[in-house]
Parts: sequence; structure tokens; C-alpha cells
Amino acid sequence: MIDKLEFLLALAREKHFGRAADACNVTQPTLSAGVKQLEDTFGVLLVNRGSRFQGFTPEGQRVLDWARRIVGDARAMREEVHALRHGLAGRLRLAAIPTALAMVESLTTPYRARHPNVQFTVYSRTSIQVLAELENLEIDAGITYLDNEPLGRVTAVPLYREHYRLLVAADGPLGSRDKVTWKEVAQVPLCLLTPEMQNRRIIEHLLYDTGNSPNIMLESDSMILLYSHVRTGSWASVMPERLADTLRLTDVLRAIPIVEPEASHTIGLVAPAREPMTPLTAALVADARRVAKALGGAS
Amino acid sequence: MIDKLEFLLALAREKHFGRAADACNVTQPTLSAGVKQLEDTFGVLLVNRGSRFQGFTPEGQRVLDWARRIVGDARAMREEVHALRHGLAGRLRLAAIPTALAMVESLTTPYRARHPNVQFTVYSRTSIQVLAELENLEIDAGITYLDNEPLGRVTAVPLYREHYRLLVAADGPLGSRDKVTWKEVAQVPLCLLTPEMQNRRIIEHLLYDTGNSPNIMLESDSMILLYSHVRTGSWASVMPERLADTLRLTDVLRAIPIVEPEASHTIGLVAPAREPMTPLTAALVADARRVAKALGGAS
DNA sequence: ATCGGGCGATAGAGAAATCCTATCAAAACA
DNA sequence: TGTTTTGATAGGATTTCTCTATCGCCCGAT
Repeated sequence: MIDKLEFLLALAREKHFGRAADACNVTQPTLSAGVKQLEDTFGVLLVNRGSRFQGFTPEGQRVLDWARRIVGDARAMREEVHALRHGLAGRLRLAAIPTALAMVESLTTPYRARHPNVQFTVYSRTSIQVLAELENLEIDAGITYLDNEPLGRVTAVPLYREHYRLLVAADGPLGSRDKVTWKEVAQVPLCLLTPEMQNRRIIEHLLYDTGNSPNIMLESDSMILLYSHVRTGSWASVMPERLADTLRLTDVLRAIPIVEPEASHTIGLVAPAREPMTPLTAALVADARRVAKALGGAS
Repeated sequence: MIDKLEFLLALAREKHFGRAADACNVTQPTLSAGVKQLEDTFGVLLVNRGSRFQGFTPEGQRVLDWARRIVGDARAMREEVHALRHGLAGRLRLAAIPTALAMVESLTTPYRARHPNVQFTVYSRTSIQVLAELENLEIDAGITYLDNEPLGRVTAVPLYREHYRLLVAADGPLGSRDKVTWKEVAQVPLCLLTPEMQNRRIIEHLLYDTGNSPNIMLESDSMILLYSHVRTGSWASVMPERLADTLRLTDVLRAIPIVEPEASHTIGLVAPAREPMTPLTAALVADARRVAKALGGAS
């Protein structure tokens, strides 16, 4: 029964019988039969299909909600019983938005000190993907914006606030200033994330609000690519201050506060709003609260 | 998987492999194998057995908690999907303490008017049993004291308050009085519930507090037996006023308020604290809130 | 000490389910 | 119109499940 519900979850995220089957390590006929069996026991069609996957019926949606819950609980049960015998162990699957990737270590390092047998998998994802994968139990927790997208059924722990800075060489454009306006920044050629990233959209929005259209010289979905370019001193960028600090960019570049307006957004940890949480996730949330205090709350 | 968890639930309430197997409609070896399989997948012993059932291990207790939750959710899922297709239908299993049995109709009657396809099973149980069976998912909701036992993880809806009256013929002992004290009542030979019932313990406690020892002429766990005796006019009893009214005892007998102290206890509906509830239970809780208002709240 | 009954584990056979490979039909795409 | 993609179906092998029958153990009674 529970494995059939897992089929449904896989189908929900893959939207494709074949790929969902792969994800479950079964063949496509097996997954088809599993879904069909669920439909038989409920006496209701769960999936709309016309020679290809066409989404879930209303009943399917409800079953999907329950499936997420039940499958999640079953996993939490296994994990908890295992933890009772062998202490906290297993793999914690995280996803973070690119601008938060550099600070993940401030969560994982103290966590590992406390629970050395826990392994990590950390994905770089857009804020949308973080929430979607959290929903589908593909990850245990995420690090993303708390104040932009609607969060859904999650527990959120604010970690810090992004304050935006112009990263530029001292002898570059505006490099001698103590503060700059968004209007001025819009004149500077910039390196930014690609537009599917919320950080890019936030910054773009602030730039467009000045009435000017910014000049994005280079864009990438990889922070390490942006970092290596900006570090040369020949490219400018707009970044959260804490990120620039963590990357040691402020050693070689100026990080100039951008005003009018002084925008900021909250970044935090999100975990499924399950009660109780899995032991691994619960420990992470507890650590996150401690770290948030160390980081000066969400200030 | 889920059916194995059901085995565990049955074992928890029957405390006996054979009887638990019967309750699950399987043979004893099948249930034994199911439990063993759970133990194998978790890699932990769940049940202490020394040629007979000796309770659960600590890990078994935790698994049991999860099992209650998962099995309950699975049932709720089935019920909800069924309700989406065919409207509310099925069987609502209730348990009420004896002194509340007569008022159950004030819940079931409006419920049935709204949802004619729902069938009822109502058990007469002690307040302890109500909570235990609620815990083990043997019943969907219960009607019991809200202010005496610790309730545990339930949602409670207060329905009314029990105010105690001396039921006695007009020409019987104290029959002409407008109010009596517990001390006086302690002198009267009474018909009461048996001592495992909380109502009996409440009344006995009030009587003993006067320093006298009451004279319990007749006791039973059956309300209809008490009713038929008291109705003759030759036996006296102490009952909640609303109960006496519902049973029309006040037509033929006097119901004299008992003071010093004017004790009262709250009776209410209790349902598992599951979010979301099963549709049948949710509808019952909604009705209970309405009925509570009609009854004048918990006053 | 021995017998008898209750309880749960074990063995083995038959039944049922699950899962796979191979194939098919329909729709989508070029 | 041919090709590809997608999900359903058929048939057979394998695994899993569940039953009957029986055993071993503990306990209480004789």
C-alpha cells in the first residue's frame, strides 16, 4: 500500500509514467499497475490519461495529499526507530538557493559536530524548486526566501536578512563611493544570476523601478562562476553582503551599500510542517534556531 | 506494510497473539509473521515475548504511536475519497459513558438528518475505556468527562454540565424537600452505577466527604436497569439532572438539587486530535459544537 | 515430579500477488 | 505519412503471503 503511494508521489513530480517508474526502481508496467490498483481500491480514477499523463483528478489530488503525509510518516517512523538504536544517522537531503549556498556550512558544520554519523546531500535550486521538492518529500529541508513566495505547509526558521551591496573594484565605476543608489547601479554593467533565480528577479525589479534598464553583461546559474568573474575585479555585481563576506570578496573588492530603497529580504530554513518531524530534520531545525541567534537573528 | 501496522494495533489492545489475529481476520501464524517482519525491517525487537505476550519494547512503543497515526491516516484517506464520490457514508463508531448514553440521540438525530447514509455503532463504556479505545482507533469519537481524567491527544467539545439531583418519590425519604445536602443524601439507600464507572466514583466521593458512608442498596453497570428500578418510586438514586429529564423520570419523581457543595462536571465529545479528521468525524464534531450551543454551552 | 492446557514459534505446501519482458495501440510530432 | 513517444496489456517467472499442522515452552494443577 505505502509503496503504491510512493508511486503516486513519483508520478506527481515526474509527470511521466516511465520516468516515475525509473525513480521508484521498477518498470513502467509495474508502476502503471500500482496506480491502477490504487484506483481500483478507491473505486475512483486518480489520474487523467489520454495516451499520456494529463495530471490528477480532484480525487487524485486529495489522495496525493494523503500520500505525502503517509509516506512521510512512514519514513519518519523508520528513521526514528533507527535513531533509537544507533543514534542519529542517515542522509539529510537539503536544497538551497544559490545566494545561500555559501552559508549552508554554518548549519552543516555544527550539525556534524553534534551528529557525526549523518551524511548530507545539498542541491542548488531555485526558490520555487525548493518548495516543490520539499512538498514532494524529495528533500528534508530547504534554505530559501521566507518573505516572497507563499510558503505553504512548512515550518520556517529565519536565519538572516539579505542586504544588497554593489561589488566593484576600488578603481572601478562608483568604486570610490560610500553609498550608491539603485539608479546609479543601473548604469553599471553587472554579473548576475539567471532570471529563473529569485535573487535575480529581486535585483532586476529594484533596478527597473528606477526607470532605467540594467546592463547584464554576464549571467549564470552558478555562484562559483559569478564568484570567479567578480573576484578578478574587472566585473561588477550586486550581492547580499553576507554572501560577499563569506566568499572573502570584501578583501579585494569594495561592497558598497545600495540605498533608495534600502531593500532586504529574509532567508531561512524551511522544513515540512509535520508533527513530529523526522529526528534528523528536527535536529537540523534546532540547530538552525541556534545559528539564527548567532547570526544576530533575522536582522 | 499498513496491514502489518494494523496487526500491531490489534496486538496492543488484545495483548494476545491469537485474539489479535482473530480481530484481524487472519490466523495466529500470519500475525506472528507480520510482527516478525516489522521487527526485521526495523532491525529491532518490538514485542517482549517469553512464551507469551509481555508488552512492547521501548522501540515497539514508538512504532505503535506511529502505527496509530499512519493507520488512522490511511483510513481517513479512504473515507475521504469515498465521501467525494458518494457523499458522507459509512459507519461512525462511538462510545459513551452510561450517564451520557441517553443524550447521544441529541447528536445522532441531527447528524442523521444531514447525512442519512451514515450508520452508527454506539458502545457503553467507562470513561477510561472511552479514552483507551479512542487511542487505539477502535472508535471514532467518545462522549465522556472532560475535566477528570487526563485527556491525552484529543480534540474536545464541551456539551453540557452534569448537576446532581436526588431522584426520589414525593412520599419517599426527603421527598418533600426543595434542596438537600450531600450529608443528608448519604443517609438514603441508593441505586448507583458500579464502582468502575466514574460517575459512581464522583458521587461516592461527594458522599464520603461528608464523613458518612453511603448505603448503596443496588448497583449496576446498566442504565436501563437503574432506570427501571428508580422509576418504580421505591428506590432512590443520584443522577445528573439532564439525564433524569431525558429519561422522563422527573414526570413521576422529584429531582431535588443537592447542595454543599453544588458539584458539577463537564461532559463533552472527544475525537482523535488528527489533522485533518476523517470526514465522518469532522462532521460529528461540527454537529457537536452546534448541539453544545443549543444545550446552552457547557453551562 | 508429571500431566495438561494455553501460548506463540516454526515448517511446508498451496495460493496469490507482484514484477518483469515483450508487445501493442493511440496520440503527437515531423 | 512515417516516426517517436507514451501508457496499457499479455503471459510467465518469481516472490510473498497465508493457511494447516505441529512443536516447544512455561505454568499451574494433580
